[in-house]
Amino acid sequence: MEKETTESFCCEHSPEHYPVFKTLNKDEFEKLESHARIITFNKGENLFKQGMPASVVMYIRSGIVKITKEGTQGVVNLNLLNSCNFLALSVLSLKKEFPYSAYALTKVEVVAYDIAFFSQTMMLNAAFASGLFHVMAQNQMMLSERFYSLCSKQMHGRMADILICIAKRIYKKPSFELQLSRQDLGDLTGMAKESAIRILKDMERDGLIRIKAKNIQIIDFEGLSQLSRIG
Amino acid sequence: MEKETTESFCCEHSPEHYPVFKTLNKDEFEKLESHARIITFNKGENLFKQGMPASVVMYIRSGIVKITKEGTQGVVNLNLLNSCNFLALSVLSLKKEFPYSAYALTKVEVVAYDIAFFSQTMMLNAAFASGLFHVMAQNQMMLSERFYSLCSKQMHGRMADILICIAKRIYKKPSFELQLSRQDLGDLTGMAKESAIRILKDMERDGLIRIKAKNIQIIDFEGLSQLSRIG
DNA sequence: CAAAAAAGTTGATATTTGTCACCTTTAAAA
DNA sequence: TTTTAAAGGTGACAAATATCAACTTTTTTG
Repeated sequence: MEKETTESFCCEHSPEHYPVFKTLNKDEFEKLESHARIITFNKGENLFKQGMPASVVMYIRSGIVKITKEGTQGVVNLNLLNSCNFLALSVLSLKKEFPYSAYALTKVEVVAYDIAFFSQTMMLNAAFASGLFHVMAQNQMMLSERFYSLCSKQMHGRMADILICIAKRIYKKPSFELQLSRQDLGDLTGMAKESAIRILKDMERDGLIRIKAKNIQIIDFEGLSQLSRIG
Repeated sequence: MEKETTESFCCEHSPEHYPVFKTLNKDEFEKLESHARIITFNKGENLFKQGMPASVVMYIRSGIVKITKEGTQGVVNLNLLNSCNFLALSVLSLKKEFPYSAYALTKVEVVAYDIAFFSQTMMLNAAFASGLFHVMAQNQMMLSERFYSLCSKQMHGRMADILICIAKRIYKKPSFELQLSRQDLGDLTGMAKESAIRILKDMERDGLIRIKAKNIQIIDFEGLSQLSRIG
C-alpha cells in the first residue's frame, strides 16, 4: 500500500471522529498496512454477510455503507456509515463471525485489515486500543440514539430523525441525492415502504422537504427538528 | 478497599464475560482500586441520571440495574444489567455526561472508578484497554440484538425475547422473582403496560409461563423460543 | 429500441396496538 | 388497623400502521 494512504485517514469529512490511526507510529502503521488490502465494491454489492466467518475488520475510505441485521423476522437496517468509520469492529472480540451484513450504497472503497494482526497491534499499543475503544463508544452512542428514535417515536418523527441524520452525518448538506430506495428508508425507520412513501409526501406537502425522484432536499430544517421532537 | 474485593471480580455468574481486571498486575490493580469507592444503592434509587456530568465509571458487583434513555418522547428501557457488568463505559470517551440513567431494581453494590485515573490506566496497559474494548463489543452486540427484537417483532415475540433474556442472562434460572413492574416490562418491550399485562396473561393461558404476582416462572422454554422466532 | 423487471404510488381495508375509563388487588403510610 | 396510594387488570374504543391489490413510472436488459 502506498504512502499517500495515510492522508485519507485524516477525516476531513468526520471531524468528530477520533483520529485513531494517529496513535500508531510510522513503523506500527506501516506494518499494519502491510497486513491490509484495499478493496473496492460497486454500488449494490455486499461487503460481507451476517454469519460469515470473519477474517478481516474494515475501514471505510470512501462511499456509503448500509448495515443490516437479519433474523427470523426479516431485515432491519441498523445504520448507515460513511468514510472514516470502521465496520465489524466487534469481530475483534471473541466471536469470529460478522454480526451483521454490509451493503455498498455507492461505490465503496475499504481497507481490510487482517484480524489477527490488528488484534496484535491493539495488544501492543495502549493508545491505539484506547482509540478503538472510543470509536466503539461512539458507535454505541449512535446505536442507542437510533434505538430511542425507533422505540419511542411514531412514523413522522422517525422519518424526520433519519433525514436529519442522513443530511448531517452522511452527506453534510441539506440537499442530497439519496442512494436509498423507499424500501430501505422504510427499513431504516421501521415502517412499510408504503408508509415511508406517504410520510415523505406529507413532508413535501407541509413544505419541509422537496422530492424529485431520488433527490431529497431539506427545505425547513427547523421544521423537521420540530417533527423529530414531537415524535 | 480491602484485598478480598479481587475475588468478586471473578464472574462466576457471568462466565461469558471477558475477565478484564485480570489484565492488570497487582500494582496496577491496587492503584486503580485506590481511586475507587464502593457504593451501595437501595432498591428504587437511581445510580445516576442522564445528562449529569460524569466523574466516575461504574462496575456492578451485585444487584440488578435498569438502564433507561430519556428524551422528548419519554422513557425507553435500553437494557438490564447485573453483576460483573460495567455502567457508563462510554463516558470514558470524549463526552463527559452520562448518556443514560441507571436505576437499582434490587439492592445494588457498585465500584465507582475515577474517570481520569481509569482512562490513564487504559493508556498505560494495552491488554486492559483491549479488554474494555471487548466488553464494549459485547455490550454493542446485546444492544443490537434488542434493537432487532424491538424493531422487527410484534408484542408476543418481544415479550418472549425479554423473558428469555431475563431468565438466561439475569437470573440464570427459569423461575424468578421479577423485580420489574408491568410498566417496566412494557417499557423494555416497547408497549403500553396494559398490553404487557394482556400478553403475559396470554402466555399464561397458553401454558408457557406461570404468574403469581411478581413471581414469573417459565414452564415451556421451547414454546417461548418458538414465539420469539415467529415474532 | 422493445420488453421485462424493479421501484414508486395510491386507495381501501385489516390488524395491531395504544388510550381511556374504571375496577380490583396489593402495598405503604398514618 | 384503617386509610391511602400504587400497581395490576379489563373492556370498549380510537389511532397508528401494515397489508393488499391495483396501477404508473423508472430502470435494466436482451
